[in-house]
Amino acid sequence: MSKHRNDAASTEFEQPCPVRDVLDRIGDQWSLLVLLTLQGETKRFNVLMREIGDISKQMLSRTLKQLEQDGYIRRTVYAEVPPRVEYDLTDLGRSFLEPMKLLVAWADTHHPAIREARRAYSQRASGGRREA
Amino acid sequence: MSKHRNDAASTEFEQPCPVRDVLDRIGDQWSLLVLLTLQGETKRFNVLMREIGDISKQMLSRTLKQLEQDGYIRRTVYAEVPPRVEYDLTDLGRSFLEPMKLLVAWADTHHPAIREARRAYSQRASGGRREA
DNA sequence: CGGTATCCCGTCAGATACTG
DNA sequence: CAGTATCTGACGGGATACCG
Repeated sequence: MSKHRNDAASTEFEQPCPVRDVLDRIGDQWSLLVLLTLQGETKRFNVLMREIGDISKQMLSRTLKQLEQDGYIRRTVYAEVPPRVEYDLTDLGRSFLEPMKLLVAWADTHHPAIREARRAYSQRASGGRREA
Repeated sequence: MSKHRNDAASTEFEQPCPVRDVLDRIGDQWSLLVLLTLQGETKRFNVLMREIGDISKQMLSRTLKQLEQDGYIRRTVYAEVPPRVEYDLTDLGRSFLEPMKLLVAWADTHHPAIREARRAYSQRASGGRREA
């Protein structure tokens, strides 16, 4: 999604296509998972690391910075002896999760159908291809 | 989104995480745009090319094949003199677009807020960083 | 017309090491 | 604890050329 020129008007969206601008960022490897993990609770960097499990420090750091830039989350630094940094969702972030959670639910519901479609497709491929 | 191991159980989703499995595929450069372009109308390969505008033959071909594999679209080949191939949405494809269109609408609505967040962030960066 | 095959390069993400 | 810096390999996607 990231290369489609945002500066050129595509056929159906004018100017810097908002959909791309938004989905390019959130559609990456980790953004959605981080937002989902922050739902309902403020969390520290290392807690996020542990809960997500297989994300590297670098990617978590980058992802958090981008989400903060775009206004989805807020970063709070406490000037303490061992540094403490907490992250939580902003109103924009929570707002975003509403339609997003519908999509997540759709994915959950229809995942079997997609698996089945893939199975059927590979079957068809080994047989002969239909025509109209 | 594509590298997070689907085979390992992450903290909040079990087994091959459906959300990743679905969003990894449609979260690419072109899938969503192709689905959106096919809304309400069956279209031929070259029509899609022209309407999308800046997609290459190869990427359109790949994208269509993936979408067909996953059951979002149907491909119909007419055995005619100049070959004719038409694509249209399946029920699954139309079903998918429902939550997706809510997300698209969200992006449209909140795009200004995000632009503003980015602007504010870069302002803050040049000044001094706040702490709590 | 509707593709596939090949080449090639830019970006992205992991590993590792270092810092305030 | 919470990051940043650097290096590197993998991969996505464009350009081009060819095929049924």
